[in-house]
Amino acid sequence: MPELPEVETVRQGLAKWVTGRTIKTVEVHHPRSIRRHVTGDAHFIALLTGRTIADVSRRGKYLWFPLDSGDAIIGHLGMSGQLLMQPAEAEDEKHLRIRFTFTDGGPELRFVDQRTFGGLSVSEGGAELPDEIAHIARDPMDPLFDDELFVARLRAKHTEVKRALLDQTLISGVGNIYADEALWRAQLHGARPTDQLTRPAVRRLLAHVRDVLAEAIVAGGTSFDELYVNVNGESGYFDRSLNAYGREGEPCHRCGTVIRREQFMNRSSFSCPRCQPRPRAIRR
DNA sequence: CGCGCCTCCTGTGTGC
DNA sequence: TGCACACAGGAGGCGC
Repeated sequence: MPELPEVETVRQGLAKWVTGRTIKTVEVHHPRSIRRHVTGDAHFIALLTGRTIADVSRRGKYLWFPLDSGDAIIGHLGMSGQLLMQPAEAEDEKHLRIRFTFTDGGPELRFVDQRTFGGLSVSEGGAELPDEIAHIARDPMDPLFDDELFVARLRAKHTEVKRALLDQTLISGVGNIYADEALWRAQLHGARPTDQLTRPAVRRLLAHVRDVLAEAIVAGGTSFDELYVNVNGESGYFDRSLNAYGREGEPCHRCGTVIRREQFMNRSSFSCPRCQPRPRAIRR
């Protein structure tokens, strides 16, 4: 499940492979994969054919490819998306959704996505920062991320702290896995009310978010199965370093208590019952 | 307008 | 062996 570290790994790999190359052809094999491009596949193809990719950028879990036209290709991997570089003669993947070939005849760029939660679209005039993702907050690895603004905005919310970490308009790039990992490190239960956390507690939590993301980037992202592989086709291995996520029934690496699993926001959350006690009844 | 629930999708695993 | 169903979850949309 690609979160910021996995997407950053993909970005770095793609930047080396596609920067400066000119698109020769575009094939859309599944309409759902360009559903965010509301003007349809013919327009999608027309905007991209003959264009040169200038760079590969990222904000949170979104990627975009600025083009020489001033437009940009926006990409989101969703749950199972991959952007793969493949030689033209490589057999089509079962879930190949979009193919780009280049005028230099070199490797193709393929968007492969089993569950089609991800997708590509073209943002007209969006080379600098596409309007379509302007609502996404900066991510904590961004040098312009404003720590104190984040602290203030999180404390002003009337919600639970894990929901806040997953709110991409507050802080981007954090998904279910790294939210659980950061909360474990900060010794906070995800249901703690944001408006009852102290400023220092939120700053500590942010530091843990940053640490866990940075460590995962170094490791090349997390992967639990064959669904996610980076642009070079290799799985990440940060999953060996997880302390909470997916560890139900296993001992906490800090205190030995058995890690629990709870349903939260219709998905699984993992935490240590001793290090991360549930909040008491909500006070007002 | 803030908050939180629902839905999209498909392959895998599990229980009967 | 086969069928039904739970599960994985990012993010937009919508209802309250």
